[in-house]
Amino acid sequence: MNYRFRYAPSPTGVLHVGNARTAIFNWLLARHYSSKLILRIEDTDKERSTPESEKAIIEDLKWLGLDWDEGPDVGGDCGPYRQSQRSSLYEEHQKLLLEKKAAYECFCTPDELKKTREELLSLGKMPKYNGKCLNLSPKHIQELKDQKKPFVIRFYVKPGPPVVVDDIVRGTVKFEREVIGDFVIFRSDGGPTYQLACVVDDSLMKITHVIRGDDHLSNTPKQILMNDAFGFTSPKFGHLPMVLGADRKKLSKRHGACSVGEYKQQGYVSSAFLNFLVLLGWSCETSEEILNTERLIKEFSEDRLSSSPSIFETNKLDWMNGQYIRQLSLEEFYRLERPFLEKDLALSQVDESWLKQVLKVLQTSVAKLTDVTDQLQIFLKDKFLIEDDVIKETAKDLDFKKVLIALSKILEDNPDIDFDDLKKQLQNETSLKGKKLFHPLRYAMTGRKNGPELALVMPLLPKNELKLRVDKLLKETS
RNA sequence: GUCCCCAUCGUCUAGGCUGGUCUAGGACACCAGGUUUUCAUCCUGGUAACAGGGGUUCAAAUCCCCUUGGGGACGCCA
Repeated sequence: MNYRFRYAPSPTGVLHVGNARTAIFNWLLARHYSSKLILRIEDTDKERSTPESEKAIIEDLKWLGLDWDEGPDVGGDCGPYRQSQRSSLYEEHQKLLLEKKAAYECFCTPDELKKTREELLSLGKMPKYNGKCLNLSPKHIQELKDQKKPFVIRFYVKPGPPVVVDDIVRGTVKFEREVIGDFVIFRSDGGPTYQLACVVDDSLMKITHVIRGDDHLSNTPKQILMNDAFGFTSPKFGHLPMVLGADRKKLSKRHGACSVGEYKQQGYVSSAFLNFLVLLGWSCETSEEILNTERLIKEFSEDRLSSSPSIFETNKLDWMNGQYIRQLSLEEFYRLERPFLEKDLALSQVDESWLKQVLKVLQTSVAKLTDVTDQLQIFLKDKFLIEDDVIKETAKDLDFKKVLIALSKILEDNPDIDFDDLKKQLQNETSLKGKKLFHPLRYAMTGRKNGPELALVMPLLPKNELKLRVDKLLKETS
């Protein structure tokens, strides 16, 4: 299929979860239909756009495993792909609109605009532009220009039948023209606004499908009107429901982590994160939930998109991340863990095969990549810590003490004893079993109440370390 | 305020368009049991929802209307 989808972020910050989902849906659609995905940088807001932000967004998109066929970093036939580099194109189109009387100069000052806005609001009407400058004579316009009065260019929304948006996810949505004010398409500094740049670019870049957030739905009639004025065919539109926080408000920093980068740092696997995000507003026909990228591309389709907003919550994400971690090969797991381990471990000083054995043990239980760095403390001599709860519980239980004393003795007599023999001897000498036997053993060995299987932990501990730990716990609880 | 969108378990959702097979299914979380002489994984089971009201119909989660609630837009932001 020769469809052309696009993802058009504005580089004014990091990649947010909701925007990431929009990007993913566009990518999935493009790949599903063997079509093209275009990345366009919407940096018409000179104040807020930064190159760093563009770089960060691209990096996050790549982390998610997305790629694109045309864009500022990969080029393409419809470039440049940054709106800041397309000024002449917008200016040409401005002239076209002015000539067709589909746009006009507006000399109203921000103060005037604010005043009429407030008046309309107090009357209970939609605060749209009142059209004051619509019928300025050419002579008057020239005079004002000669006086160097600042002006903007507005699009003229002519009276007419309602504008109908035939939306891929919402169906037919009608907008009366009366509620659409004449909107600004060029600022007083001569730069285009989003409305104009978006329409011109979507057309020039031959975009066939505009899949974007719900917050753009009410921009759509404006864009259709502009397309009509230019004589362009409007692309198909699809408006995705918002991603909300736990309080049902638009997801933001107040809700905690809301950017892709933060989840990367927290130790989520990108494929799991992508899988999870896809399920926010889309479901597979087979009702499967764990779907790798290949399956996702195969199964994804626009007609299973939901139209109601979803709340971004992490408990299922955690579970899913754990599932993905368990599916990883040991090599892959090690590769993903490296950046996290490097933070507090000099990897060059650590025996790689030992580390891999530790990872193998931990892989069966952790939910996040960062959980490993935490659990790793169990295996390291100088990071070992005894939890307060462990001390408390051991101190109040005489049987626990009994086990520890026996344990210390066994290890003293036979420092090289293996786990099976240790277990047997311990049971013989204390006549205890089950939790009474294993809990104190676990507490001494790991310093924690939770952790991996003891039989697997013991052989990976430094030599003579267990004896030291037993004695330490004994000392701290006496 | 006005316009637009949305409304199924706590959360993600199936079902809705094409009304009956829905005493509403799955997943996460939670709870209980099991496996593991410990922890986790894992397995089994359980609690839990069609926002409210009217209508259409033999029959409504499904279609229509109203109310309520939520969201978005109304910018020389995108």
